[in-house]
Order: sequence, then structure tokens, then C-alpha cells
Amino acid sequence: MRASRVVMTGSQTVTDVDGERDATQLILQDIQSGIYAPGTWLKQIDLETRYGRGRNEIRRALDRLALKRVVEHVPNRGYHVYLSDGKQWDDIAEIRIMLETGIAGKVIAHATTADIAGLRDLANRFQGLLLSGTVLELYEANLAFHRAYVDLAGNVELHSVIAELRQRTSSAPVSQWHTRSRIEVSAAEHHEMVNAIEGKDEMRLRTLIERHIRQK
Amino acid sequence: MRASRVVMTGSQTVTDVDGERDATQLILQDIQSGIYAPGTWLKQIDLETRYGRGRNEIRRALDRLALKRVVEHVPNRGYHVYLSDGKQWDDIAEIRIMLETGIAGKVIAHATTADIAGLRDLANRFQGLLLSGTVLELYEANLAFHRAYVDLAGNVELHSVIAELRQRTSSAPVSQWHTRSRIEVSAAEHHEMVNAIEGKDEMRLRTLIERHIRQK
DNA sequence: GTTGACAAAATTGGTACCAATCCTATTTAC
DNA sequence: GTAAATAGGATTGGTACCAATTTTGTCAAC
Repeated sequence: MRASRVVMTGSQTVTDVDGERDATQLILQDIQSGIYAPGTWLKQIDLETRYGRGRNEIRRALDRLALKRVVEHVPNRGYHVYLSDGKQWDDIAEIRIMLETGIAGKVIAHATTADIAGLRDLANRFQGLLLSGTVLELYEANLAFHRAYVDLAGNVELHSVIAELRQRTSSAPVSQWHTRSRIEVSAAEHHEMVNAIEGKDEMRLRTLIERHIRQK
Repeated sequence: MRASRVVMTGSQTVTDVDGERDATQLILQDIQSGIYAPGTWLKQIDLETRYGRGRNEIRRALDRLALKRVVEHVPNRGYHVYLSDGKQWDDIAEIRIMLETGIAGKVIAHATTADIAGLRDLANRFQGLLLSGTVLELYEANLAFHRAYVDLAGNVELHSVIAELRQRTSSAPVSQWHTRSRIEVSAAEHHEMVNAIEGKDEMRLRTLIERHIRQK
């Protein structure tokens, strides 16, 4: 019998006290790590043995990922990793720009000195991983920075919306930063964003965010 | 044996040729119709008999709705309709404003005369249902208008994002328009929005959308 | 009269099994 | 030699069953 269980509904993480993670998260992580390339068929038996879970949990996980558009479901054929085209990436980037620039004013108004210090820490952490960290660690650090930024708007729903959008581009971690120089630019942009918040320069912050997400 | 089956993955509608709808949609519709009030426990056996579906499909539907935050899942207790508080409604409205005002420029740039005529038709349809239609019909007509507007931005991802946001406020159809005068104002605002698009007045369109969504 | 404990019923959630469907390899006909 | 047909194997997806947990109803004690 389990002592207790922490279950957060919605699109958030589902974990329990043993440190075991939900099969959905495990499969998602493996897809985002590039272990399952886009187009690969995800056979239920393989997943069953790989993650040591029952058939039922695997089925539920695949159904959830299909809902999140991470995998695609073909009746009587199975589930395969979604092949994201260029337009999808652009569309999602555009939505993220609308949302993250949209809250710029609120963030600047609400941000305390402690909040700004927290953001700077996360920006430094990303920069620190630039040399030693793996791609996945960098991805997580970048995610943490953006999450902290979005949190400053005080909109709890926005959090899950953006998290979901990020998950739709499954191969994001692999394709996003293929060159070291691009990662260095990202790290620098993080610091510039913090500076803009500190200086209460909303227009500059908006410009920075748009360039940062669009990455060009 | 079935002749053919139309399956659209993701958060969109799942229907087949017989007109039978997915259990997820049926339950969602009943929640939005107010048949299942917020806080009500959704017992699997009841749903099983009501919709004439197997236990498995009901479980999958409830899991999906829990992921969409329409219902909440409590382990070993079951699923109950989510109680949306005031802040959640405000947060979602804010996100919708950011997105629907964010695409205003693109919509004005891309809209042809045919597109504008289509929008006006939908605005008229909403107005026509004002006297004779049920609350659910009005809800659907309003949805159709906003969907058509969003489509003009040419962002296919945005479509599903907004659809998902709308579903999160489960009791929306009931609580949104309790007074007839409010519905009349909404109908008038639809026409004003079309006029703003036709006149290529972006700032006016943005102001209208914000007021229309916030409803105050 | 109220509170607590205990038993019974109901509900959830997981596991196992089996049918329907699809892919693959071998065989056969041309 | 090539292409179609067929048999075999593998995979998905639904159904039924059963154990674990919770709630409800009853009874006794204070």
C-alpha cells in the first residue's frame, strides 16, 4: 500500500512519492530526447516492457499524447510520433509571441526585486549549462526561465496553455539549438530580458521576446 | 461492420458516419448544457447506461475531460465536474483577449470580401436565434462566429488552442448570457466587429474584441 | 440525542483474455 | 522472372472479470 500520492490534474506532471513518473511523461521525454524519431511507430508491447507498466497505462498514455498532438493515432494500426512540418512550428511560435508579449506590461508592473533576482538566477543557470550540460538539461533550464517569466503575470491558466504549446513541437529540443552560437545568443537574450524588466522598458521587452521566440 | 470512419485526432471532434458521437463530446455537451452541475460526481455505471457505451470508452472519455480540466479526478473516488471560480474565468478571458486581439492585424490584411460576407452571415444567424433559439444553439452560433474570425488569421494551431480554452469554462453557456439584453449587446458587437474589419480599423477592432470577451 | 464503531453495499481501477484487423513472407500461376 | 494470391504471425482494441478502496447504513455505547 502506498503512503500517499500527489496527483495534479490537467496537463501538469503526475508523480508519486516513490519518484516513479507517469508513463505519459516518460514517453514524452523519450520522444523529446529524440529516442523515438518523428514517424516511428510506438508498439504497445515495446513500451510495456521498456517502462515496466501494464498495457492499460500504456494505452492511456498514448491516448493522452494523441490528444496533445504529440503522437498520431491510426485506428487498428497504432500510434506513431507526429511529423511536425515547418508551418506548424511557425504557427505555434506566433501564438507564443502573442501570449508572452501580451503579458509584458503585467510582468513589469508586478515584478518585485526578488522576482527579478530569481529570473536572473535562472538565466545564469542556463548560461552555466552552456558548456557542460546536455541538450535535455538545457531544454529544461530554458523551460524553467520561461515558466518563471510567465508566472509573474499571475495567470495560472496561461501556464498550462504555454506548456501544452511547447509539447506540440515534439522534436523541439533537438532541432531548436543545433549550433552552439545560437544557444549563446539565447543565453544573452535571457539576460537582456531581465534587464528590460528591471528597467521597466515594456517595448524593449516585447521586441526581445519576439526575436527570442522566433529565433532569427 | 462499418462502412467508413472519420477520425480527427487532437482536441477536435470525433464523429463517424452513423452520426454517433464520441462519448467525450456527449458528456461535455451535457456538462455545458447544465445537466451535470458543477461539483456533481460522474459515476461510471450511470454514464455507461446513459450513453450506451462500454466501460472502457467511458473511462477514456473521463480521462480526456480530466486532461481538459472539465472534470477533476480524485483517485479511488471518481470524477466530478470542475468548479470554476471567478479568477479562472478572468484568466481565460485574458488569454482569449491576447490571442483574438493579437491576430486583428492579420485578419484585416487577409480578409477578402467573401470572408467578410461569411462573417456577416454568421453574425446574422446569431441574431436570428436571439428570439427563437435555445441557449445551446446560441452558444454554438456564437462559437461559429468566433471560429470563422480566428480562421481568417490562417493559424491552424490557434484554432485548437482557443477551442480548448473555451471548454475549460464548463458552465459557460449557462452563466454567460443570463439576461436577454446582454445577448442583444453581443449580437450588435458581432456586427460592429465585421464593420471594423471591413473598414480596416485595427484599433477599433481590438477595442471591440476586448469589450466583447470581457463582457462588461 | 449524539457520537463512534462495525458491517454491507457500491464504485473504482487494474489485469487477463480473446476477437478483429493488419502486415509480412512464402507459394503459385502466368 | 514477375505479380498476384494465400497462409501465417503480430498487433491492436474491446470485453469481462476481480481485487482494493470508499461510502453508506445500522447498531451499540455514552
